[in-house]
Amino acid sequence: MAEKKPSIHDIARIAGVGVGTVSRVLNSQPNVADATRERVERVMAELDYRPTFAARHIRTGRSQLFGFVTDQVLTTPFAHDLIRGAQARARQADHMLMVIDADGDDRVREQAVTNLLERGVEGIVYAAMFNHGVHLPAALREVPTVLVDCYEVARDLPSVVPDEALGGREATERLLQDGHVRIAMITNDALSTGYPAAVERFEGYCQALEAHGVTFDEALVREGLGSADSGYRHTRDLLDLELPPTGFFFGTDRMAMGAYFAFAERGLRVPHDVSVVGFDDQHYIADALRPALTTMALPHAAMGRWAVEHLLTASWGEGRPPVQHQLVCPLVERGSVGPVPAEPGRKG
Amino acid sequence: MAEKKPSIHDIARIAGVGVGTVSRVLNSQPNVADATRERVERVMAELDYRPTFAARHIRTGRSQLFGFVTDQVLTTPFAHDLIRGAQARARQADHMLMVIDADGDDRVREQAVTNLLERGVEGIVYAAMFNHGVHLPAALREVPTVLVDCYEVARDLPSVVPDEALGGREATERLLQDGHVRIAMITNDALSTGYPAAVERFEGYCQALEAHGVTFDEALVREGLGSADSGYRHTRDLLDLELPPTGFFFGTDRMAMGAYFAFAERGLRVPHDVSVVGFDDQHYIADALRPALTTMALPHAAMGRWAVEHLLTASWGEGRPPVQHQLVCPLVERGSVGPVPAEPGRKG
DNA sequence: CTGAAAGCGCTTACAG
DNA sequence: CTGAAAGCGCTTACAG
Repeated sequence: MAEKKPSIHDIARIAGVGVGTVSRVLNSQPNVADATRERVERVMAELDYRPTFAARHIRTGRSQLFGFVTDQVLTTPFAHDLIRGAQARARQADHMLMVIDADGDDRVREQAVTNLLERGVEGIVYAAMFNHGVHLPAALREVPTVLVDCYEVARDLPSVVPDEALGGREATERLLQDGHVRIAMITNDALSTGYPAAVERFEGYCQALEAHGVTFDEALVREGLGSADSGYRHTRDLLDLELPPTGFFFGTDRMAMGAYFAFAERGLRVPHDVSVVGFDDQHYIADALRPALTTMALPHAAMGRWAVEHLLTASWGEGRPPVQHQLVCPLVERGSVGPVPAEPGRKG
Repeated sequence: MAEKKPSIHDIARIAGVGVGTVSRVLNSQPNVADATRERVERVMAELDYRPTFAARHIRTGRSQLFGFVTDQVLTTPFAHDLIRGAQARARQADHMLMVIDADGDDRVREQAVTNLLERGVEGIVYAAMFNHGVHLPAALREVPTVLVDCYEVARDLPSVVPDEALGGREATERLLQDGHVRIAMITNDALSTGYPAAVERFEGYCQALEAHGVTFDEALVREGLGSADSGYRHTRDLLDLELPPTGFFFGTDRMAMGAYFAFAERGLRVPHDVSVVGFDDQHYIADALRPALTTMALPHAAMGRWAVEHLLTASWGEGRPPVQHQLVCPLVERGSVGPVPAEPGRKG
């Protein structure tokens, strides 16, 4: 352990060849006699030789490194899926990921980008934890960058986000499909925020109603805050309506969870008396609820994969405007949707 | 963007100094005349110069890089806290983190370690997602390594884990403190697994009872599986006892969540009729439950921080056996524990 | 098929 | 305080 690491020169000397030859076998290049190759490989194995990547980097100018910067990660438990997807794709291309959690601190973020650039990253994926517009540091433009679950307000960088509207539409259609007509929608944030995750899921809801000839009823729409408590309160409120909804579409699984408690209080059973669809597919919640929650999955791993794929394959010169990609949110069918009850909204 | 990056030579030439001088200002070394320093800095700013870290690495032999390898991350949403804690400490020492998710695949894990070693990492933190014994690849010994939330079976590597026994004890004491005597314990896994997270939390429970002179009652102990469903079933079962428990200590928050549904079915209110303490402090669950769940927090961020601290400061020569450190699990008081009811276990 | 040499972008003694 | 030179561990033409 105290010995100095062997270098390519040590290998060359011991194997009785030039360093160029050692380099060639290291990179599995042709034009090396089998006997020579074997001899060199034997010496490398004996000395437990390991190439120093930094030296290659400096010569070839390729770091085979991507930066992965996340912001406000704390608010969601999805960071991991994102990293997993991105990393899986990067590994296929022999690249590694340098992960930095900027954690909402602008200073840290700037510093992170600087560090990444000094390390020679060949691209950066910048991931937010919910779909909204961001304004990125200028330094980021020095290297190919793609945004995940967010987009640069100027739309001058490529991005990949969930297709929120389609998700909202399919969630609503799942309810319509089982005969529900009085369907409440509780958004995951105020519509005035302009966040796609709030606004577009709501738009999808409206589209579904319209496509199925169901009249939009303002009384059934609530602007929630995403939290369980918010879901609980709005649900109580909605159940107090003269004609309460039979179907509930929540902008987050957490709100759906809160709703379960409101239903329990009223003696309402899911899905016998009321049906519910969530959004996010947070396993720990959706699987744990009784009955388990039918919900729309956010394609985090797929977004991470797409981002690295784009870094790897897109042409980064000037040209057409950067692509703003959308990925579908799959419906995850569990047990919280059933046929509309005969006597809607009352105990069955 | 097409131009070649300026190097230290370009700066030197333009500023009319030697490269050594440029290097000195780059590293804020003394022995540079103020005027010279300023001139060099001006040129660097003009050319938008950024040092190439790999060159420094190769010269100094220091990568200022730590590897962060995780295993089986999928099973928990805590990966992020771990990374955050580790990264915060690393940043203070001007180190970066290369994160690899081995995701339970041994091949990926070996490859990851090899890659990390070629990148010249100065240390590796290997994090598991629950406290258990692991058997690590030999290559890991080539560089300082510390284990987080797990330990090498041979105990030949330093590790940091939660103090499970103390956590189990304090959880139980919280219940005792409010007068509960019939306290159920539902472990988060079979005791035969030998997992500290299961075995030691249970031991803590026993210690607390004994310390308070409460007789251990086998009928109140169940070996759970960690899932919400498991919590639900065991709770129903326990409620069917002749003399049901008034206090419940669950080895996971998920099981506590399942229990809430069992309580609701029986018309039992938390904490009026029954009190419960969980383990893990999974915010998405603990905060969302009604009432919010009192639970023991796993010190993930602190473990990540400790691991990097140890990498940075421990002496890694031979010598005494590697430290096996334990960190306390803080009690997070929310609203699920109350005084023991007058008529125990019945509707109040 | 192979070796000697140059060079990537830095840092570090060594003189002055 | 400063510059010229050597060298870290590789890769890449260039000869042979």
